[in-house]
Amino acid sequence: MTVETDATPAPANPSDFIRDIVAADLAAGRHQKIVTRFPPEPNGYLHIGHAKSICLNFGIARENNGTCNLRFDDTNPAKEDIEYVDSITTDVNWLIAGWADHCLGLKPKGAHPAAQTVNGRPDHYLPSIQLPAPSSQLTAPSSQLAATAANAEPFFASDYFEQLYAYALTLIEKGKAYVCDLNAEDTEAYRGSPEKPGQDSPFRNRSVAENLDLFQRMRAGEFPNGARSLRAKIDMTAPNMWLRDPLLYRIRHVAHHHAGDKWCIYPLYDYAHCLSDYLEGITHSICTLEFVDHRPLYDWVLESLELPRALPHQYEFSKLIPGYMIVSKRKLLHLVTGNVVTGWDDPRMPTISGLRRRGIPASALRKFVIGAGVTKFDALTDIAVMEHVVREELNGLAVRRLGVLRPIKIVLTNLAEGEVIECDATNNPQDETPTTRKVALTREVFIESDDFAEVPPPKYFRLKPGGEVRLKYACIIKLDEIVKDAAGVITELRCTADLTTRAGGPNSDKKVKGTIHWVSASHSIAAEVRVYDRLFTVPEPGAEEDFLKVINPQSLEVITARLESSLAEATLDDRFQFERVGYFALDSKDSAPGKLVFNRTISLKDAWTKK
RNA sequence: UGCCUGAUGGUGUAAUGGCAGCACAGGUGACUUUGACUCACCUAGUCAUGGUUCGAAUCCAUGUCGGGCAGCCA
Repeated sequence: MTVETDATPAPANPSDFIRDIVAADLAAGRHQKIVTRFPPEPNGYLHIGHAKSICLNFGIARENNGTCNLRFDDTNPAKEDIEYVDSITTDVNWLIAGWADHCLGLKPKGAHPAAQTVNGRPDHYLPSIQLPAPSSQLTAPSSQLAATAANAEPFFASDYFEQLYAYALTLIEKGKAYVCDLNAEDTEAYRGSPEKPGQDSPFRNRSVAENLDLFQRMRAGEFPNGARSLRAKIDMTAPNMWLRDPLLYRIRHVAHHHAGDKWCIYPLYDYAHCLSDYLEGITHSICTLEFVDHRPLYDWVLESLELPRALPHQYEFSKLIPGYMIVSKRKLLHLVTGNVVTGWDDPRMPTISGLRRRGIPASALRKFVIGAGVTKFDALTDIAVMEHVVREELNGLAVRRLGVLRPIKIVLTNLAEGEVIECDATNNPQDETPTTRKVALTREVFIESDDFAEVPPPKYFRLKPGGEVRLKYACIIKLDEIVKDAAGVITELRCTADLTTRAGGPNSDKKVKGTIHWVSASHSIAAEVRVYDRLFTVPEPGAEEDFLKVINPQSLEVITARLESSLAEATLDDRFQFERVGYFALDSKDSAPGKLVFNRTISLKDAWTKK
């Protein structure tokens, strides 16, 4: 006993260039506490790319005893919807549950940034509620946590509209912003192109008083959509396009799903995001590579306002693009509205809700996206890596069951009609102390049609004319006769069961090359099984000129399978391995007691049919 | 002819001037009442050319190739 030291060493925390920066900032005393944020726009469901961002931001928070705020970046009411707020909240909670839920930063219900004074200067601040740290015992103060959560909600950028407006007035007063009357088309023309400098707007040099008056009237609703905008006054000749007097506010006479009908001017991302980060006390604002060009603007807004507290800083990493998947909310929306799939949570979708419904455990998704690493390299991640971690997680989690997807009938001629032989079947051989259950062997059983070949290929270990196989957990059978109907279609296989080869029997040690799965015809249930395959036929559908042309027509096959009767009691939380077939879970939407629907999460690795 | 950013086996990712390592994929074998799992072994890499250095994937120079940027989207 004393010889065995650390039997299960804790897995090392991941290391990457962003974590290096965080560690250096901490070492230099730039922050007392690390605060990150996950800031989705509620205009679609979260997908696997977001899962990477969630695991990065929450991962950094949990490794540093910090917090990660869930914030809705809801500055464009025209594209957003409360349905997405709900789905995103659900998905985030599911992904971080039991891993980083203690780092989830929320705010008191209805709270807005509060006025405060820092070093004699006015300031506004909205810190997160501090959730209790996880107990080292398994007796977590769950009631306390629940009570905290009941009075809490995610952050919303739209809760900052009043403060953002005040900051805009400050920018105008500092001569750093102006109201522009150019329409969208002219604004674009004045902006120039990457190779060609832009030109100043004719409205660029309005007086502070006129800008103030116009901006206040924009808010008051005096002007129609698009008639005017508020712009930062930076440099129309800047080589960085985002510094050519970018828009800060636009006029949109539409109600907001969270802020109601209070506003008809809405801030744009570049203006709202950095200030939202500041108001929440974010230390590290982590986003994807396409925002690198925006970073100078992020810093410009913050620095122009001369704010009293430490400023957040933006860091960028490359997004996760798994092979054979699409990660573009716009294209995913297209699949949904075009009825290519049944919804955002269709088990073929790369959405978090789709992957969940497919049966993939949150732990597997986390392991995959964390394992992919964090770099600035545009990578296409091999989907085999994800398939590997899903199998790895499920191998430990899933209980083994017998299920025959495409049945072919066997008659064991030496068993009597109505005779039932109970066999012990192992629930999970991976368990330290595996448990067993009973399965019934009867005269008529089903086996997988793939497990029989009338004309077997070389090295075929399964059932063939005159050959023997073991029915797993039962006994060895020998094929005596193939029965066909008038059309030549095989109707049944007549075999002899050698009961002496049962576990505990005198010939239990007898070896045969093949062991196959089976179910009793009388002691089994019929159930719908949905066999999924990848949604696209090419590794990089997102790079295709028309991604709809590379959709896999065989991404879903619905079949009626025969399953061992214990599966009648399956619940949504169960994960199953149908032995020799794959991993399965009940469908959360369409399955009902008595009318079960199983989704195939993933097949077992198959080294045989590959050859 | 602009600005930003990147390049390590087939794929992804480490090595922060000092033995190019890990995972997946692929291959061979062992084990097996899952052709699964597990185990062993094997295959395979620093974009190019110069330079600095005792020593370069790493630093410098030049080049090549890739990605991003001209929404009143985020």
